[in-house]
Amino acid sequence: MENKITSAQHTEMPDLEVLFDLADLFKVFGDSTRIRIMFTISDNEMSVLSIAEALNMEQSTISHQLRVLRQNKLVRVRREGKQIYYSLDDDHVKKIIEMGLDHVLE
Amino acid sequence: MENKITSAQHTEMPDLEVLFDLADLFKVFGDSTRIRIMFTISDNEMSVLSIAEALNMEQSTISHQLRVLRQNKLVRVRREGKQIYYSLDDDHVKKIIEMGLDHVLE
DNA sequence: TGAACATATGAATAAATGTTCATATGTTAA
DNA sequence: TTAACATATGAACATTTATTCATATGTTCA
Repeated sequence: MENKITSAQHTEMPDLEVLFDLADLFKVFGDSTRIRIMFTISDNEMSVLSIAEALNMEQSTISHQLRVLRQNKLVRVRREGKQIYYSLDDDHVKKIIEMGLDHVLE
Repeated sequence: MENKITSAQHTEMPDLEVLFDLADLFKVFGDSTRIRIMFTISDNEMSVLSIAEALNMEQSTISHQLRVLRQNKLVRVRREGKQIYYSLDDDHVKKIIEMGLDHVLE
């Protein structure tokens, strides 16, 4: 933080630990099932079964992957009766996906 | 593209194929060695050996990972004599990393 | 309380992935 | 051409990871 020149293209290398965290974060985005889940719940929150049906996958598979998303604070969780509703945690997540999409689609 | 309402939170689900490509792209960012390589060459282009030395890793390891970055069009390559210099392909790549950093550091 | 439903989780398995070692390919200069 | 150097690559190995099956946990309603 000692040397912050606005116009510089100089990129300070973060601590190793941060770089590991960063890689771990991207790892979460690096699975098509999780990406599909994120798109599925990007408009409205959805229950686990609804997501599984929408993607035509096993409830267990979705649940396992939702746990990964939860652990990485990428989704919000809300219980209502028997169901548990998941939604994207913030627009931050959407932005990361959009950045990636830009690169893929260009 | 037919329905672009600025305030809408509606996110069209891309084709399955695109989602796979997207996951594959993030997979590339999801490894700490590749992340470190990208940071290392984000300021100046560097030769393979220099990168290996900077990260204190085997030349072979770096070369294998550079291939992954190359295949995904994340780096530029330039040969000069015996050495081959690598640099980040565009600012796009930096932006993706920065978005991720924001999330990790918050 | 017990039945029905929704979700989470542990164990097992198959597939993907990163690193290393040995070596091939490519380049330069004598 | 040959030696020396830089980079790339194939095979092997260990590790990680996603999915499935079976079942546990938690909630509602009769």
